Amino acid sequence: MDQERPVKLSDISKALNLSVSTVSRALKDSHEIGEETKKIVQSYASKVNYRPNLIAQSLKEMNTRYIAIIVPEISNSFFAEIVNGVEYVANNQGYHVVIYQTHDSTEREINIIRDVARRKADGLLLSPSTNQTEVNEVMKSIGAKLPVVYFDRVPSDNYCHKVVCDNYQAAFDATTWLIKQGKRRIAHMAGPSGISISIERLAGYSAALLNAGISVDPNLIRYSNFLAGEARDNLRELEEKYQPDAYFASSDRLSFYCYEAVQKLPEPRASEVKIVGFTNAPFAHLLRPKLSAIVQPAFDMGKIAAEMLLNTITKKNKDIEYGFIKLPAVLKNTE
Amino acid sequence: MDQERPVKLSDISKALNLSVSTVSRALKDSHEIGEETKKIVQSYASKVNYRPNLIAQSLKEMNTRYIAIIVPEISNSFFAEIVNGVEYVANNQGYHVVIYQTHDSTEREINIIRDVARRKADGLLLSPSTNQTEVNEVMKSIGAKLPVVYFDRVPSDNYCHKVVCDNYQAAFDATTWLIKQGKRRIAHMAGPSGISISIERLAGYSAALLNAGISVDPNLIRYSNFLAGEARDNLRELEEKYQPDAYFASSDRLSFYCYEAVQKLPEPRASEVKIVGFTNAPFAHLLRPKLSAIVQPAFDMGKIAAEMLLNTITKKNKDIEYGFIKLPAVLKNTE
DNA sequence: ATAATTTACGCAAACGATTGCGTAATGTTG
DNA sequence: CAACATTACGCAATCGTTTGCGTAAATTAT
Repeated sequence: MDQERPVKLSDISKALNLSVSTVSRALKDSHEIGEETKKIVQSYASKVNYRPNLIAQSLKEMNTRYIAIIVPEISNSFFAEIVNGVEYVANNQGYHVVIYQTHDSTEREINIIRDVARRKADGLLLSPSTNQTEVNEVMKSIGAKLPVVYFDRVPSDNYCHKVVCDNYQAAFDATTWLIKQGKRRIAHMAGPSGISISIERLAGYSAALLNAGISVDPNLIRYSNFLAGEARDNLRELEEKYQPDAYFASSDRLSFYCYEAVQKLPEPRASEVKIVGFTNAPFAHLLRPKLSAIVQPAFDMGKIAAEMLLNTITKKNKDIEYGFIKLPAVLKNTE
Repeated sequence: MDQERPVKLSDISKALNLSVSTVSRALKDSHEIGEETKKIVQSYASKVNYRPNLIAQSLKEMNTRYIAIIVPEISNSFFAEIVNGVEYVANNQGYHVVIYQTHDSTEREINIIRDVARRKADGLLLSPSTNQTEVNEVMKSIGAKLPVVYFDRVPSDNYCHKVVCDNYQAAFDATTWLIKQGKRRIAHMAGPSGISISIERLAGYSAALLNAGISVDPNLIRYSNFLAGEARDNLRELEEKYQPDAYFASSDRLSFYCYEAVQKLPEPRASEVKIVGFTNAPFAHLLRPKLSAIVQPAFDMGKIAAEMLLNTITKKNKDIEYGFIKLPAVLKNTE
């Protein structure tokens, strides 16, 4: 029914016998236009529901007033909270936020980054699924000056903006807590090797063990990608061969896979094996027996990352001062 | 360092002493351009990392090749799965998907819908937080032909596309199951009154009670918005005054609030009170005692909604045939 | 009264890509 | 060899806005 095409400036200008430029200026309340004319134009525009075409505006202005955030998985509460923090800051500064997810697929990630660049987002917040050299290549190849702030998983070099939590310290604290619970054979379910968070968390775990005089057993360290199969295989093998008395899980998903596996064990092991894992899931505290949680300040991470990004967007001419923010995580559900 | 502005067609045309139109056609392998010239242009373009400006392309072509999906909350697994289904279909057809969340705020929702329209998304998938008449007004006022498919929460009229699950039947089954467990004082934690899912689920709940010869007690029916406070107040009052022996929760959040409240009760009530709730959370089955779950076919809902949307986008000239798809939900974790 | 300034508007270029049309240089046909 | 078709490219308009500049009329200053 309403096949009416959107009304544009020239429609208004024709209807009112004015030039397009006058209409444009009148709508933005320019002082160059007479009060009388402004009233007429503005009231007519609102009568016919005029909405400026942002595509045309963006082309002219060379900016789009939105930023993109790319996360591995939106359903992951950690990333969802980060997005919330980003939205909080960006919306306050008049920017929209569009969300993309990669499902930890390199192909999708590259595809999305390219798209974001070609659609001229004003900036990008990125937690790369992909290994860092590949991301670097992509970022070079997009052939555009796209401001980027990395968060959570970040490149190792210092010529970029990044926001992380103190993964080393969090892993150290978590492992130390398990040791204090009397655990000795602590398995580490790690994420993909090679990305920053895996490396730092492994380091914290190892340091805590050594600090307590426990040697690091490579058999108890398992890397898993983000597919359920690999993690479950690792868990089964650990249980069959090594029977750890505790698990330290490096991500949301791994925490729950661990929990699931332990829950299925015969008693008394099921209630003796302790698990501590990185998770921001809001209902983790409902689990019995407890899942101890390393909770990251995700909302704040999002806020800070967005602030850094918007800063570099607005003062684009100024010389770039790369920021590197590290926030503390806290250990919860330790009864 | 890399302050290089993006290379455009005219840069290539100057460098190669060709016209812009020739370069444009060469890059899309037009038969009007000589093989020799095409090779030169294409290799030069890839050498200098030419990427077409999608803003300019969109302005010319009058489409953007992306669709938007607006959900209340991305961290809600139900919506996250829907998004996944949408992405699956859309990406296969060459469309990008951008995700927005409203946090159940009418203001944000309207703001986002307006933005989506002005940025000329090719289509919109919408699960409105807002009451339906308000959404209608907004949709009228955007002054554009924006194809829309509603899902989950849908308008009641028949002149729109919608995809839902069979809320009535699911609520009926869930309530009936609780009755078969011997429960009689079944409280219903409902979402905001007035939206489609609340109405249908309440109807299914009531029908099941009546069907079993149990009268519907209005005191046991509580509407909550999406803020934790309201739900918790309702739960406290229910527990103080009426001590229900079961809860039927109408959404993901409400399910977990119920669970949390029941878990805190003194034994034996804590393990006697049964809860069944709508949730697609992948870890719901880990809870002990069990949280019985009404699981919606979210991924399929997303796929179908995306297919409907892309259909109406591509065959936009054809006369519109409004679709209304209803999928079954299943009851799980009933041991 | 004349010059200088201000007011209020219109013209046209620009953002970067696409495409209908025109045309010179070739190639084909009778 | 003349008439015609084809090939291979360039010109310029277009998508919807914005904005620098130009200018007539109205106002102010000298």
